[in-house]
Amino acid sequence: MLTINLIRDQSSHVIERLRVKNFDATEIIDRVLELDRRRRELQTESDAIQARLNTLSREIGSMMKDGRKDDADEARRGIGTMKEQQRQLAETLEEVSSEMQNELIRLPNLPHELVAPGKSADDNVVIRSGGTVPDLDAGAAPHWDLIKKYDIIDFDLGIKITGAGFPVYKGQGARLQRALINFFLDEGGKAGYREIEPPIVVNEDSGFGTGQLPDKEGQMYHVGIDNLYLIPTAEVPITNIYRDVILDAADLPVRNIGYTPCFRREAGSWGAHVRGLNRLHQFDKVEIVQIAHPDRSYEALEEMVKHVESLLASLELPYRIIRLCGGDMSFTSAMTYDFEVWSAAQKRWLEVSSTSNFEAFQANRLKCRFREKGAKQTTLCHTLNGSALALPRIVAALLENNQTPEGIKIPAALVPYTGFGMIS
RNA sequence: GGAGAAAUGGCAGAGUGGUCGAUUGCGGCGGUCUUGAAAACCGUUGUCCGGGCGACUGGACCGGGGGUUCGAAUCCCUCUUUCUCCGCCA
Repeated sequence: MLTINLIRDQSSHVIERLRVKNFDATEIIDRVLELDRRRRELQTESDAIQARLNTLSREIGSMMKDGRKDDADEARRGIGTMKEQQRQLAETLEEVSSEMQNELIRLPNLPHELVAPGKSADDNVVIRSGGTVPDLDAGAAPHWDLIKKYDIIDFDLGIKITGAGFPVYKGQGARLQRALINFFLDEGGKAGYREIEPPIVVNEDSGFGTGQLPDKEGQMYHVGIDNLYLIPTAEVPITNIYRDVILDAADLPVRNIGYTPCFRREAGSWGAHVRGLNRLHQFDKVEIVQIAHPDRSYEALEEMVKHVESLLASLELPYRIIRLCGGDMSFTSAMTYDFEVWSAAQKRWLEVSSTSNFEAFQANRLKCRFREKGAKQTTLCHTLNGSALALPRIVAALLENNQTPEGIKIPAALVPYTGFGMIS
């Protein structure tokens, strides 16, 4: 959520920046400004009446103490109408405020200056790439065939136990999952991230804090009986650690990392290109989250990008890093880098990480602030997060790219974690 | 799941209807003293929303929400959480 101050002070700048996201904010901002004006008027008026009531109450108090009961009764006269007036003002104020809030929530985050305008993924910018695209034989198999051949991931079993999109990992397949999770967590630890194991169901406040609620409610699994949500990403619980928190500037940046399963209903998004591991209802992901000083959040983003890149390099996967254009970015992001790995049999790029700076947009909802040493004022932090990494598509690429007649070769960096060098 | 008790500022802990945003202690910050530090002493110390160029000033907040009252941290209702006892349990 953008801050009202920003909109009040720089409305034309906001409108201009949002055009990069193909978003016409003029109408919403007009309404917000009008509601903001009314809100402040109403509050001034309501505060004044409340101040009079408070004074009267105090006076009545001292009259009672002095035993001047008649004076007190006299003073009480007319309070009823004032209270009624005050009640109505407060009610209107509440309506106007929540209406303003509702408008404010519809505005996406402003994209950073470097973000290119654009309509779709076609306008994204490839920043750099690495690794070598393997030269496979004509008969190279897609991962959905390989997992059957080696009996390491079982979709049918998942359908039996739960439903489509809930695979069962078996034997070396399960070991590979655990190896990747541990590898990613260990690398994060070396890079200075503190490991967190958060709850994987969250309450409404948390869902709202990171922006999944109210808009994307249908994308999360909801545990109705307890009104809790299965997390779509570890970002939700880990970032919500800092909800309603005031940090010291000296504590920034805060670096956290966590592994969790992630649950996504992905309602209505099934079709071509989602075979096998490409899209699941439950998958494993290691997430990195930073809370940064506003002046240094883009350094933090760079650092995260380098970290994710180093993981892909260690896994010896061909990858490319893309900076999303305005039209392809998420609602909440100010700048996003997507990481894609080449899937040799599918012959396409698969997104395995999305790493973003949300600047103060998320922090404003979360009320995540910091204070400079000695300062009285608090300032909103910047929040960032990125996948480091999401497992299924990494596994898909590893299987496809590393297939040999003898089996599937495990990259050297991972062998200490798997305990085997070949899936066969 | 059943019965009881509780929730107050960074922490501890007073406060059961009238200048209580809240006594006090610890911690934090600033100062005096000191070569420096400690101790001692003095001062200061929450968040949010308004008004004002500013000095300053109005309002809200004592777990959340609602109610009673001229007036609520204090009384009532409700929800949540914590603790104790019982039951169940990895």
